[in-house]
Amino acid sequence: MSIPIGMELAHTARVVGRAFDERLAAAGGSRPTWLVLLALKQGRTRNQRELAAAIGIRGATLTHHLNGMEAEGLVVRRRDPQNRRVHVLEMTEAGEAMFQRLAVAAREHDARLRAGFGEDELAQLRDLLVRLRRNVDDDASAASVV
Amino acid sequence: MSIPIGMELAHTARVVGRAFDERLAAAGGSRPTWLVLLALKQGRTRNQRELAAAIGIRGATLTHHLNGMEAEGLVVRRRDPQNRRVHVLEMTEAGEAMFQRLAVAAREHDARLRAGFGEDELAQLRDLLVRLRRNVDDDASAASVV
DNA sequence: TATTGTTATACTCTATAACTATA
DNA sequence: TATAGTTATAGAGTATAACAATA
Repeated sequence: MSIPIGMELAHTARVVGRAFDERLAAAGGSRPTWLVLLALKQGRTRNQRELAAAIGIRGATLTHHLNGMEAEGLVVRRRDPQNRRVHVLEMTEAGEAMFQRLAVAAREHDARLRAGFGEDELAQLRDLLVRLRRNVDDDASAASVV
Repeated sequence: MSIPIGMELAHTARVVGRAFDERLAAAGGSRPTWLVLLALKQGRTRNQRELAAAIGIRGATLTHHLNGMEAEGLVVRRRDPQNRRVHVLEMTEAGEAMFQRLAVAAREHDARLRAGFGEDELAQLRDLLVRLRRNVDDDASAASVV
């Protein structure tokens, strides 16, 4: 019997994810920082609740990360005058700069990852991964930055 | 531009990994516990240093997990009379029972994951994952339980 | 001196529960 | 009452550095 596909997947994601984390760290960031900035840049979420869902974490966890990011000067939180319960998130100039650095790191990481892969193989890999996801999560179609 | 393959991989591994963790937790275990028991069962590592490397964690991290597993009565540590620096790990009966429960959970998880996949597709997926790994880690051929 | 493993400590990510403020 | 977000707290997994025991 060969290694279960779940272990193969987990092992690959671990190795690849660590390499990515190292790149992000070298650029001064981290995975959560990158995901938050990317989601903000895409502008498809209108409050923290939606943002947390897009990243796949809880609201309180997002608050935790935003505290750090605000302390670093990457984002600012303002109250929405229309609904003062809502925090409108804005990227600062430093946040923009960080986003650009992390985007470079992400592109380089992905280029390294794709080495030797044809477009057809990438498309097939994507398809297989989506199907794995659907097999364990019927809500896999939910909005997500990833 | 489509979603980077690295993010696609990370997202899939996260969703699939959480589903697996839930199964292991329902069976009374966890990912580290499962990986340690599996590695012991395979018997391809002869000391903790090799065991930690096979699982992909540091020695001190393994010690941390073994402390918990020994407290749970799943394993015992004995000194090797041949080389008293080495701890020989043995699975207890409770450890064997836990291994069997987790193995069932792992098999069920994998069956769910493979639904709708042909053998050819699984083989191709494995091949693509191995290639991704090799692209970021030239030492990917190192001994590993995963 | 080198190796095996442990201890002490801390960091990151995540979570739940209780809370504040707004609606 | 319901919603948006925060605070307080905790737990899991991981790591590094310093250490003890042994070779």
